[in-house]
Amino acid sequence: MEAANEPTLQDSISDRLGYVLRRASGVMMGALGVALAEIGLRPVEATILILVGANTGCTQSEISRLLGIKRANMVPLMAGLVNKRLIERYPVDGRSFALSLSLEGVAQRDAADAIMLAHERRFEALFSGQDIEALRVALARIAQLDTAAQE
Amino acid sequence: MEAANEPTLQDSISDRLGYVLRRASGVMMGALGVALAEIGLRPVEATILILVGANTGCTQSEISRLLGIKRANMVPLMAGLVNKRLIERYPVDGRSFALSLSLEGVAQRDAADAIMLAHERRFEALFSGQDIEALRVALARIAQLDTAAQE
DNA sequence: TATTGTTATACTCTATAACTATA
DNA sequence: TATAGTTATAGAGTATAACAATA
Repeated sequence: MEAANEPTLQDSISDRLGYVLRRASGVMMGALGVALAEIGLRPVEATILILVGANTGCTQSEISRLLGIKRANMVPLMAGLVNKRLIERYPVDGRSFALSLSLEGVAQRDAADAIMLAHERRFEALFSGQDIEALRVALARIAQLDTAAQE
Repeated sequence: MEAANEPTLQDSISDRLGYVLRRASGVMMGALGVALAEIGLRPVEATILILVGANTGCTQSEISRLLGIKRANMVPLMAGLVNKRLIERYPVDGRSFALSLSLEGVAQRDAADAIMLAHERRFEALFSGQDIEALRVALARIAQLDTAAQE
């Protein structure tokens, strides 16, 4: 391919907040997916391991609500982690289960956490400490606007 | 439901940049989707209309590359817009088409643009002018890390 | 009556492989 | 040999409706 053969399009969209937000999210999630694939986890699975580890005895409905994932969609996710022997379930009452990490689950959680921390660091390196904090605050403020009633 | 009946989970995840980025993106895209649904467009369709309007005569492969959408996935998107008589196609050589907005396409583009602008304004209102500019710059810097080779 | 976990299902978005016809 | 448009297909992610068992 010759250089500069392609007439560059006028990019009248990438100055829009919603668009760069979506693209940035995709870039970061994509990179995290690649990094976590090395230990056989997807981002959502790593997130669940971290939350169960920090909330031993919680239920999968509680995890669902916190992550904004529908109960119905959590079923195969949790079943997969139980199947991989990373999470254990014990009945607390007749309809729900207390979740906890298995020994292997703790190890996988720690590995995932290290990968995710390194991943964050690589992106944070693009900014000053002050800027990264401002970015975090700004994004959290937008995220908290989530008005979606959970079903 | 009684208040404070639910034991609040320890949220050890929403301080992570990748996570809040993903959630913020979802919130903003969700709201945009609702707003654009009133004129029967999805965000990606509105984006394509805007880009074709700003680049009369471009091809759908060029739009694909700019938006990071695979050529194969652009086919039904563009077909839908042509079907709705919003975009017109004229052959430029034996294998590609020059795209342009129809009269109705221009009207829809203008309507979409107004909705998207109002949408941006509502989110920008959460921040100072200085902060919003910093946010835009930060997100653009992350988005530009996109190393994904287009197939 | 409301909630938990579940099944089934559908729709969107994304990804790959392969084909054709053209350049 | 590379590119434009296309088809078919598969995998995620997400949405709703409905059900049984339980609170």
